[in-house]
Parts: sequence; structure tokens; C-alpha cells
Amino acid sequence: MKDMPTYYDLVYAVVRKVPRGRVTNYGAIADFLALGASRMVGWALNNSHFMDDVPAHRVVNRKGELSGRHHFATPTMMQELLESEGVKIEDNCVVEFKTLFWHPQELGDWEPF
DNA sequence: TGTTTGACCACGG
DNA sequence: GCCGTGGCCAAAC
Repeated sequence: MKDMPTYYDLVYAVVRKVPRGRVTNYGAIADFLALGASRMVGWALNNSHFMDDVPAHRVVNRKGELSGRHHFATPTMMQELLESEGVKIEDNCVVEFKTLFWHPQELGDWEPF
């Protein structure tokens, strides 16, 4: 683990800011953080497994599909977590994803720390 | 040190 | 509206 601040921390911070019962996608985070590469968000979330306060289950791909469910402890845990927050999941896709979609820019001015 | 891959997205056909 | 291709940056091999 590293202490030096990286885009990981920014991704983690943004994901933590995601309101409960709301979901976002990699592109939004990548665009908000100006990473220029959505793949990095996925990589960051991959390391987020070591974090407890990072609700990675609220992050889905642009299609609203739970692309990362396979990376969780159990493939169904991600869906269970989302449903537990009031987010309906059907066929591994977020129902009304377009409506439940949340953009980090909604925070306006935010502080990673 | 160069190649490959990765929880992706945008664009074009 | 679906499928194929390119691009993006970073880490692992």
C-alpha cells in the first residue's frame, strides 16, 4: 500500500460521495477527475477491495450493467447491496439507470480530504 | 525495457 | 440499434 496521493484516492473519494440509492459510471468519474481514461477508474476500484468505505457496488459501466460484480466476494453481493439501497437490479442491469445516474459534478465544490 | 491486459467509453459502419 | 475498432493511462509479466 502506498501513502502517496494518487488518482486512486480521488476515485475513492468520489465513490464515497455517491449518495445512497444512486449509481454512477466510470466515464463520469474519469471525466470529472480528468483522468482521460475510464480504465484507470476500474483499476482504482480493483484496488478498492482493500478499502472498506468504498461502495464500489454503486459504480457501474455506461450501460448500467454490473460489470464488476464478478470481482466482489460473491457475484450476487453487488446486486444485493444495490437492492438493499433501493436500487432495482434486473438482468444484472440497473433499472432506471438513466434516472438513478449520479454525476460527481452534482457535488459542485468537493474536497478529497 | 517492451508487450499485454484491464470492473471502459466514444465513434463509425 | 448492434458490432467492430481505436484510444486512453497505468500496472503486471
